[in-house]
Amino acid sequence: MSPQPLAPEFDQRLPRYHRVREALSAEIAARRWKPEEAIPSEAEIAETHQVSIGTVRKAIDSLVADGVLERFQGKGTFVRRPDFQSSFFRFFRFASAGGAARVPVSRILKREETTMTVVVAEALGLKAGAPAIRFSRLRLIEDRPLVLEDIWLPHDRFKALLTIDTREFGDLLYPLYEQYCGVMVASAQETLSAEAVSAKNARLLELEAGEPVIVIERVALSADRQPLEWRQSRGPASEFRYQVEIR
Amino acid sequence: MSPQPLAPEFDQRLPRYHRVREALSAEIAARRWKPEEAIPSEAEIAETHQVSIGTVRKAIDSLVADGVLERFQGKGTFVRRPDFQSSFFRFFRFASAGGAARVPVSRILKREETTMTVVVAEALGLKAGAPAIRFSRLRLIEDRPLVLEDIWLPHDRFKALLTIDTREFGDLLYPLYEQYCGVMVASAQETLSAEAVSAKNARLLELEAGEPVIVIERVALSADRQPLEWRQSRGPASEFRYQVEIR
DNA sequence: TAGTGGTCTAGACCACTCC
DNA sequence: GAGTGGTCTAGACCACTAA
Repeated sequence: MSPQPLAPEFDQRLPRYHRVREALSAEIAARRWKPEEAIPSEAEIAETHQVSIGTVRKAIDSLVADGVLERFQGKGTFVRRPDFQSSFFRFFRFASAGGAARVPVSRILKREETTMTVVVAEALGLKAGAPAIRFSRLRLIEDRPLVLEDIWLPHDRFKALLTIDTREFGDLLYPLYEQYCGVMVASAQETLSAEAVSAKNARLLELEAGEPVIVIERVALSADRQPLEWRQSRGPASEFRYQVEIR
Repeated sequence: MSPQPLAPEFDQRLPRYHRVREALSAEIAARRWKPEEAIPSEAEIAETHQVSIGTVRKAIDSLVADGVLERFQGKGTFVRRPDFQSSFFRFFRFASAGGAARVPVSRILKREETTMTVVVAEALGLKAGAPAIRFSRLRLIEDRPLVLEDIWLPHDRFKALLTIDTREFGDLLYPLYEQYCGVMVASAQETLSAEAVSAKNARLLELEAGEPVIVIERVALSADRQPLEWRQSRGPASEFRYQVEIR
């Protein structure tokens, strides 16, 4: 791959490795280098930006630490495709027989055109009442309902989704966003809490009324941290387990 | 502070910065440099270990990333005292009037000498039936019960705690461990889940029976990652909120 | 002003991958 | 063997802190 354009005018007071980082970051967000692709070699980037290789390494180091890039000795440095499957499995454990982690089966229960509520609009940086697309989705493992999702999208950016039969959506939404709406989810901010399940949700999740459920509220972001999707997921607390290291 | 002893014989195949990191780590675990103290300057460490300053910086970088050390330009590099208060407040939000985060008041409900259950013993790397000290503790904010804790300690290492009146324990346990047992908690592994509250716990937490509670299981570790304490905390799910960034 | 960490350079050699 | 990232060096100069 040929060298990227000269770095835009980032704040000159910032350290060089920081400016190089911003430049690389911008290229990735602009999809000049796509996920799974190698970026130019360290030597080439150093040449392009007129800095030493050590400085380039420091810039790349920080992008690797943030999970944006991946390095492989002898092969190159690659744009990392975020794997949200792992997020799902980090939170819910399954007493699945084989033990292998499989993508849960998804069933779209409802699709509607509506307007943003105050809460959703605020999370997405939009005005309440703005046009929206809303999905209700159930995810199952071995025919057992595991997670019930309430998904909200800005209408403009995602209207292409209204043209597809929901029975052909498949089990994952983010690949659809990419394919039909040209939108790539790069990261997400999640908030965990818990509540007693409502009567309606209990029926869908096949729980007793009042049983505890975990609530995960997610805002999915693009590479340049624009909010794309708001989603609230609920699953039985008995299936939930999350580990953290505290320092 | 004078230079530390020559690095022990770490695996010679490991990179130098890694060996330096291990050596520094060992000094900290051995409490040769205590929390809040400055470690020797980078130049001095480079001299001691016969490596270049760049290599020392790389070793220190990784300890800083892991939260073991803190750097201050112009001042030095310091051993970080882990602040578990922040862990507590990371999980529970309080509708406290002022908004200021305060240490919750602690009330020891029970102290007993007993033997390790299978679950606790396994988490602490001990044998089931080994002698143990067990505390039951309630933590309150503004006289409202917030967290109920079940705390298990190996008897040998912590028997000094049996000599103090529990009414004089104060609101934090880890300083006591340090003062009376010469044991310092450096990190912790926590697992979150949720359940419907039991009748007994509901009474203590002033909840309705069956309301959802968050369960946090913690194994506290020393700097060299020896398990020190096992603890299970329960609090009302309504007060609970935890944020994660997914990439 | 002396001592600290923060940035940056220009090179060297090694380990690994791929052709 | 050519090209990649991984480690390591020995300097330089800057920014900040404290006496």
